[in-house]
Amino acid sequence: MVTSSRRLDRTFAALADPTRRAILVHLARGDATVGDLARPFRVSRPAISKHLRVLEGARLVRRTREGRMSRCALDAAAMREAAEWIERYRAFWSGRLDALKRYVEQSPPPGGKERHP
Amino acid sequence: MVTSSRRLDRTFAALADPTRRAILVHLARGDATVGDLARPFRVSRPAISKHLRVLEGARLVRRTREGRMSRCALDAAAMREAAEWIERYRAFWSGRLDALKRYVEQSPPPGGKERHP
DNA sequence: GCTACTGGTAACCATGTAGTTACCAATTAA
DNA sequence: TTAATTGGTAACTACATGGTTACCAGTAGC
Repeated sequence: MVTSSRRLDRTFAALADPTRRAILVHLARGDATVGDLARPFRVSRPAISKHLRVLEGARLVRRTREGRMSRCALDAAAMREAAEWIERYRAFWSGRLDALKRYVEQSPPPGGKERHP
Repeated sequence: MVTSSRRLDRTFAALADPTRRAILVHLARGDATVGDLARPFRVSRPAISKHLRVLEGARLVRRTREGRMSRCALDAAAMREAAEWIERYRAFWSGRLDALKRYVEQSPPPGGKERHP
């Protein structure tokens, strides 16, 4: 598999938190400042800042400082990667077994140690 | 959004671990026992058992006891849910903004507190 | 200048998780 | 029946994470 394991780790871990998913939903409507993102939630600004750092680490969000505020925007490369990974497995139960077969054949056998996808 | 927040939490958290993703890769090739799944890795059997419990909690894997061994199989409903969630956001950057618009319109405004998707 | 505002960092706490070893339960096979 | 095999559970450790409050650094505006 081409996609890096660590990157998928970070992407899925970032998506595993409901506050972070809500932030992504918000950003899908357009860019926002940190304050904009913090307002709808009951959590403090530092908490949002931490979530944003996680989302940045997963490359799902980009932050650019503009004066005294930060503009946050979606950066979707990593999410596409995760979607592709999931899509491969959807092939399994969607009956499109040929797609899975192709993937399995270009993948190392499961006997290979510590070969984490 | 129809999909439960907790369920997505568990699904993405389950996918965030490389060992668990490797287990899913293995199971995509066919059912397996716990021993089969543990062999390729350097981790102990209890560790695999814990991973399987997480995967069961996310409803990605089903375990059925057959005699003294457990047969593990993919159960892909939750993964499809996660794929659908991601697909909504792929709509954003794939230019298919109408799909996103539809989703946003049937979704509560971001001002609504603790409305985590 | 001084003040207010936006955002980030530090230090801390509680909780969850990934891993270990040691042990137990149940089934298979000698 | 006894012994070996397969899995699961318990108890523990180490570490990451999500949250808080308190404080600091710039920038904007008076």
